[in-house]
Amino acid sequence: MRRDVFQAIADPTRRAIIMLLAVGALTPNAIAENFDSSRQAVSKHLRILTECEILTQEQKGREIHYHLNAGKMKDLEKWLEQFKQLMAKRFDQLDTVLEQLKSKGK
Amino acid sequence: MRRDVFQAIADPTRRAIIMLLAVGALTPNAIAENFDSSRQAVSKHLRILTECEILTQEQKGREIHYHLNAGKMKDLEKWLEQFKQLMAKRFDQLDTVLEQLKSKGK
DNA sequence: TATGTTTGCAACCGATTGGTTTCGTAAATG
DNA sequence: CATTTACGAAACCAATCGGTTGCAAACATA
Repeated sequence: MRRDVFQAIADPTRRAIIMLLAVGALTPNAIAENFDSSRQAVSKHLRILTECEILTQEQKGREIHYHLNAGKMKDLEKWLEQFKQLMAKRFDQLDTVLEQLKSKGK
Repeated sequence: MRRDVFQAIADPTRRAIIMLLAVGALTPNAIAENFDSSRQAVSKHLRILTECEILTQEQKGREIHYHLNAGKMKDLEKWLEQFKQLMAKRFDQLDTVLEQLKSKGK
C-alpha cells in the first residue's frame, strides 16, 4: 500500500482535515462535525493520514486528539521546489537562445 | 471523475512524467522509454494529465508532442502556501502565549 | 499501393478507494 | 453497577485505478 503525502492530499476531505488541524488539534468527533460524511468515514481518513505520519495521536481519557505533523509536508514542498527549479532552468536556456538570436540579428 | 492537480500527482509515474516534461516536450514513445510499463500504460497517464490541463498536445505529423503547462501547478502551490500561512499564524499565536507567560513571570 | 510506425481507444482484470453499517471496547457518567 | 459516549476495527459495497492485450486510424516510407 502506497502511503505518502502525495496520496494523502489527493482526497479533498483529507486536504480539508489537514487545514482544520493546521489551526489546532481536534478529536475525531469534532473533525467529523465539519463534514457531511459519517464519523467512521472521517476516522478512516484519520487512519490514512496517521499512517502517512502527517497526523499524530494523543490519547486523553477516552478522547483522542489528532495533531498535525507539519514536518511531513516538507516532502511535498521539496518535490514542488525541485519542479520549480527545473522550470527555471528551462527558462534560462530559453533566455540563452533568445540572446543568441539577438546577437545574430546584429 | 475528479480531475485535479492533487489527484494527478498522487501517482509516482505521473510525477516522473511531469519532471521529464519540465525539461522539454516529448512524444509518448520517448516518454515510455523511461519507464518499465508499456506504452499504453504511459498513454493513459498522459490522457489523465491532459484532462487535468497539466499537459497540452501538439500534433506534428503522426507524432504528438506533449508540453507541460506549468501554470496548472499553481493550484498545488496555492494550497501549500495557504497551509503554510495557517501554520505560521498558529506559531504567532503560540508566540503570543509564550510572551504572556513571560510577562506574567515578571 | 503495400508496409511499417506512431498513436489513441476499448475491453478486460485484479487491487485499491471511499463510503456505509455493524460491532466491540474502554472511559465517563448517573 | 447500568448507561451513555468516544472511538477503532471489520465486513461489505460500488466505483475507480493502473495495468494489460488487441485493435483501428493516421501518417511516413518503400
